[in-house]
Parts: sequence; structure tokens; C-alpha cells
Amino acid sequence: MSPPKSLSKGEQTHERILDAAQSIASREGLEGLTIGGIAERLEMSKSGVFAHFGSREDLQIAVIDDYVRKFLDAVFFPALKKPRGLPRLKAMFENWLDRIVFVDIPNGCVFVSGAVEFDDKEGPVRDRMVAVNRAWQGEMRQAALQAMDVGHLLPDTDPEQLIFDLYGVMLSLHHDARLLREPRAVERARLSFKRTIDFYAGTVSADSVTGIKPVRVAPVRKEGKAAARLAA
Amino acid sequence: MSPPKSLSKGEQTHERILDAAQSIASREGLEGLTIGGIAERLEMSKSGVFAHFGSREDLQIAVIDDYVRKFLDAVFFPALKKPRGLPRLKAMFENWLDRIVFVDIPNGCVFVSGAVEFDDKEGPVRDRMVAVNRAWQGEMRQAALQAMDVGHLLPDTDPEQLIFDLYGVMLSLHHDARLLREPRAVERARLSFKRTIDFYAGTVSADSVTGIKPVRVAPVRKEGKAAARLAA
DNA sequence: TGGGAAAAAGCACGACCGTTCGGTTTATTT
DNA sequence: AAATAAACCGAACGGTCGTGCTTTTTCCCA
Repeated sequence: MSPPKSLSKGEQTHERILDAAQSIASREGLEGLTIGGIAERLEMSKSGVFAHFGSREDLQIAVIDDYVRKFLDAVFFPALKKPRGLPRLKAMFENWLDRIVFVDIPNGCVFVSGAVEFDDKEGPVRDRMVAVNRAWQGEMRQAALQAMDVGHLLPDTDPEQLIFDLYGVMLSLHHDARLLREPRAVERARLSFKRTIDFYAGTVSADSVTGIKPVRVAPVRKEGKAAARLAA
Repeated sequence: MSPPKSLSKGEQTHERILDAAQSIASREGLEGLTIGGIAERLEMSKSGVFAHFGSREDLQIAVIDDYVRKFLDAVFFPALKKPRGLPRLKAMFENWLDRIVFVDIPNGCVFVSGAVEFDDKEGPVRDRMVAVNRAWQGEMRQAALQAMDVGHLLPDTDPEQLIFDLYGVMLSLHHDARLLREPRAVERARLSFKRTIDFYAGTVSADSVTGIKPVRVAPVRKEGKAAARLAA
């Protein structure tokens, strides 16, 4: 599209600020993003940072947009090279899963933290958050409908239910991997992902109930023991 | 257990503070919980509030514990009255779902917001968050194992995979209902919940692919339209 | 009803927040 | 090289934050 024109000093700094903001926001959340924090990391003054964005809110929105841009570049657009139907739909979710594993789990995901931080706060940041979410879900829906049209998914599939299920897999992965630091979370997510697709494709395999590593060393204990201890 | 002894003034205030903290934390998150905010709501001084807890961190942990206590009272302990196996397992998740619908969606869920807020912050609050989470997952695991033992779930079920899947349903419900304000999120969650149980129970019904309200008014558009607009 | 203990208030502190503004330095153009 | 514009800095403002100290009020019991 646009030629690789040389960036002016201001544009360069603008990008450096956005990168730093992205890095901080992924770890501390959009609410933990502070002008002073960015200034310190970039070794420049607060006012210098501030001048590049009209307000903190605009900065937060810029971070969201930047995150979405990178997300789509890594997850969505590459999948468009695949043929319509299940190949493309699978590519979208495999790219998404890879992105979570290699980017979001180590650094934090703005989609997840932002959704929780702003689900109760009215304002432009929340509005942006909702908009990008709906846009992404719209693309998934589109891909699912195409897969139904070409007969790769069962004709009575509810595409939004499919998206609901898969979004849950991603959220559960994020939760288990980041809060609980469960190393097998990625395997579990891949399995749930496959099962969900298989279910809507009507290709559920017989042995698919078994999870990963069916080692069962169940420490038998009375129910409610840990719970009772916590409730004390 | 303990007789309904009359609470001293201090204990009363302690409870009022905890209630207010609970209410604020559910809306603003544990990080948005401030001493001043509680003091204002209770019409007392900051120092008066502060004196009841040694620190803000202790207050946050107290809120977590209080939340867990109420959660278990509403979700877990009532389910213990059901017979072991699928009835009890189903009761646990139905209680959980009801709790999300009637409490967490209107007010916010400390489990969800706390998990996201503290997944990258080391410290006692995070540790507590992890502990209560593992305890709850342990109870679910216990119930799933019992259901396997009595033959209500397929013998090669991976109980932790089952929990992973169901946790995802709850997270997706929380996301869609609170951020996107999707009114059909609850129906979707109930459907996913049923399907997941049926899958591990080996009782998948034939028509279970269809989602809720299979109205398909798909606005045909070129893929990547909304995404391209956002990425611009 | 008095007196000791518990509870709450009052006040101040240092730190950090987003934001504003005037002035200085640096980059870009003519 | 001069002129103009963009970029950046430093200081300060009004707030809010958690947290100590000291004082006053309130409770509770003998």
C-alpha cells in the first residue's frame, strides 16, 4: 500500500510510546497503564509522552487498536489464504491458539484484561473494546457460515454457539495458564478445540472422551475438606 | 455451630466494611477497591475503616475469603445433599450457573476479575486467589471422580478436562453477558453446559448440534470488511 | 454511675496520578 | 543559514492513594 517512507522524529517517538504502552498494558492492564510509567521506561518526561496523545483515554484506545491490528495480522489475515470452509476456520483458531500460547500467555492479553476491566465502566474505552470484539466475532461467524455453506459443518449448526464455545476454550486456557500456571493447559485447550470443531462437523471420534495423560492417581478424601477449610 | 451471639460494635462495623468492600470490589475489581471509597460509602473516616484491617492487602484477601464463603454456601454445600454421581455434579454446575446469572452478571465476579488482575502480580493476594481456585477445582474433580466411579460418566473420562471445558463455559458466559451484554448468553451457556455433560456421560443426543433459535439471517458480506476497517 | 477499653475520628506524610503551561531544544523546510 | 514548526522538558496544580500517629468519642461492664 504505502511506500516505506521514512518516519519523522515525532512519528518514531509515537511508535516507541505505543510499544512501551503495549508492553505495560499487557502486564498491568489498561487501567494499570500510566503516563509516568511510560515516561520512565522511555527516559523522557511525562509531558513529552502526554503530548503525543490528547489524554490517557485516547492512549488506552490507541493501545487497543494497536493490539487488534497485530492480532488480525497474526491470526485472521493469514487464514484468508486457506480455502473457505473448515480449512480456513481451523486456521483461524489454530493461529489464535498459537498467538495465545506464544504472546498472550507470556505477556498478558489486552482482550481478556480489558474485557474484565471495562465491562462495568461506561465510556469510549469500553465502547472500543466492545466494537473490536464484535468485529472479531463477526469474522468468525462469517467463516463458520461459509463452512456450513460448503458442507464442512452440519447444516443446522448455530455459528454463534460455536463461537461461544471456542471463546470459552480460549478464556479457560488463559485462566489456567496464567493464574494457575498449569503447564498442561495448552494441551487441554487443543483437545477442547478439536472436539468442538468435530462436534459441529459431525466427525466426533469414538475415543475422544479420554483426556490427555489418563493417569489417575486420585487422592481419595472426603468431599468438602478443602472447601470447609477455606470457608472457616 | 456457633450460637447467634450478639455482635459487638466493632464486629458489626467489621461486617459492614466487608459488605461494602464486597460490593465495590465486584464492580471495580480488587485493585479498584480503596479505603477512601469504603469510608465514603459508610460515611466514616478513612482511618476508621483502615483500623479494622491491617492493610489494604489484608482487606483484599478478606474480600476474597468472604466471596468464597458465600460462593460455597450457594453453590457447593447445597449440592452435597444430592446423591453422588451425576445428580450431584449437575447440581454443582447448575447452582454455579444460577449464581453467575443472578449475582455475578449483575454485580461482577471476584473470581474472574481477580484472576485477571493478579495473574501477573506476585504476592499474598495472588496466592490466595490461586488457593481458592484450586480448592474449588478440587471439589469439582472429586465430584467428577465419584460420577465416574458410579458409572454416570464414561470410565475413561479425564475429570480435569471436564473441568477445563466447564470453566470455559462460565468464563464465556461472563464475557458475553457483561462486556457484550448479549441477552442470549445465558441460554448459550446452559446449552454448552448440557452438551459438555452429555459428552462425558456418553449420552449425546442426535439433534444437539442446533443452537438456540436457529434463525439464520446472515448478512452476506465480504470477509475481512469489519476487520479491515479496524486495522486501518 | 464511673472508669477502663475499644472504636472512630482527625490530621499529616509522602508518593503517585493526569493534566496544564511556558519555555527550551531539536528537527524540518525554505 | 535563517525561519518556522515540531518535539520535548520542568515545574506545578489539584486530587487520591495507603498508612502512620494522636486525640476524642463511644461503648461496655463492674
